[in-house]
Amino acid sequence: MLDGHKRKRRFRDPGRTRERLLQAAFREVHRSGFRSAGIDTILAATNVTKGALYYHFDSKEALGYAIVEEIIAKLVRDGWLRPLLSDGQPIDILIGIVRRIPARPEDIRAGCPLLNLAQEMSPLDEQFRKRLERIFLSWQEGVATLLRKGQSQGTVRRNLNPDEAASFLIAMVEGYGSLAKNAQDAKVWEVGIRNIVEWLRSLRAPRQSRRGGRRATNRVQGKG
Amino acid sequence: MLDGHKRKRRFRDPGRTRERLLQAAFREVHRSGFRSAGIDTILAATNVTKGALYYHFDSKEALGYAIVEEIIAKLVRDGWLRPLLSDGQPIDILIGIVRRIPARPEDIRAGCPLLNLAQEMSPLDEQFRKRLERIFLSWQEGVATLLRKGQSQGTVRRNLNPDEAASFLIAMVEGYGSLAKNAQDAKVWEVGIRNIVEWLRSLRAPRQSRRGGRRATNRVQGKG
DNA sequence: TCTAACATACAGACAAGTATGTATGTTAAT
DNA sequence: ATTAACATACATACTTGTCTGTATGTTAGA
Repeated sequence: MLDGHKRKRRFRDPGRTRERLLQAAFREVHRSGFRSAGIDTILAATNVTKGALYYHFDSKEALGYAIVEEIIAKLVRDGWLRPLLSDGQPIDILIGIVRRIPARPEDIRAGCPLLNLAQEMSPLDEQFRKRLERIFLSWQEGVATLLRKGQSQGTVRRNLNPDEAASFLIAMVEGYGSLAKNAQDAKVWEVGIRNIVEWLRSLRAPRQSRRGGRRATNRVQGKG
Repeated sequence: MLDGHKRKRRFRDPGRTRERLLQAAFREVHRSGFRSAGIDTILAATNVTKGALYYHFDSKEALGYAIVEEIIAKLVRDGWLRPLLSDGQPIDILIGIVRRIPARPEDIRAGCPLLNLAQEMSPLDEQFRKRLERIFLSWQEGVATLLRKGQSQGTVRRNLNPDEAASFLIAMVEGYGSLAKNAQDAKVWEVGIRNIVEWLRSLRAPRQSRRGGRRATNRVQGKG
């Protein structure tokens, strides 16, 4: 135990202070948006003072960029990119991921942190935009790669463009997220998930072209 | 010409002043978001003074509500609800509407005014939320009604839920709009429209169940 | 028709609060 | 003992909204 990571809960633990500031800032930004997020609110939530915050972050913008790169990027990695590498059929993996998206009332109300920041800041701040776009691209690329894998395995239709299908999926997830957020109603989200899942099923290759036989509960492409 | 509506372009024209304020406020809110929209910016854009603005609107919130009810609601009426009543096959009508959504660079950059306000204000201000929800509901209801008409005419698949399909369409439109806004790239939007149109085509009833014969350019449901 | 009385539609300075960021002092750790 | 890691007080800018004043329009009465 060479590093003093938590050997006694020291008075000064700059790494921890920084992390607590980041987490509190993320929550505040998630609730109020970046521009309306108050520095004082973050300080009150952490019992950290302004001097300490501005010691760790040069400005409010720098704090915002850190939220994107360290917290939101991690959410996408943990919620999507890593699960995308699971074992199993690509479509099943995607359905599992989509179904596991958090849907507690507070998540619905506040909306997707990534989309919220993108909506608010992308037209106003190119630095924000670039960082957010990187995350969107990694998300899309991850899904597209899995779909390509499914195509080469024969479980995903070959007549679809993996990049566009990935983008389609992301647009739907974020679109339904927005509708549910505005309705402030988790049911809107649940219905959305059902329809996204149905669409994902429609991406399966028809039975005869598959290698492993699989019972065809494949519903029609439209909607139930 | 009993009313003095425009008999000489008077110095005082309260109706026009109010309308100019509304339009300028809409543009400023569209660009900057509601909370970051500056009253002074609106005043500078219109050469109207603060006293005049607060004569016509009780508060900044009241101005925001008026933007929703008078401007954004009208955009949805003109861009969707009225066109939905056109002659022709429902799916064709929807495709036409979707294709006619403005896609100039400035529209892409700023994003959909309805979604922007909903994203920003719905979790924070119930009065905003309710007004915006009314618009979303009228939008969804209009699309659903047209789909039902198509079902009874036999041009739209009967195994779909019109309300959910309408919601699906709206989620896609707004989702792609968000992605394009974040990418600041009209191409993202164009690709989105292509995919939305393909999905809309997949809602057509199969040929044999239709009344009027129509050449079947119906592509597969997935993606090109 | 002329005018007194009043209402409407503004103008512009100012108040009050809130925001971020800085300057400087203090304490803990190496 | 030096410096990193804070604490505190304050400067500065910007926000919405109010307040008083004024010019114009409208109406009622003689």
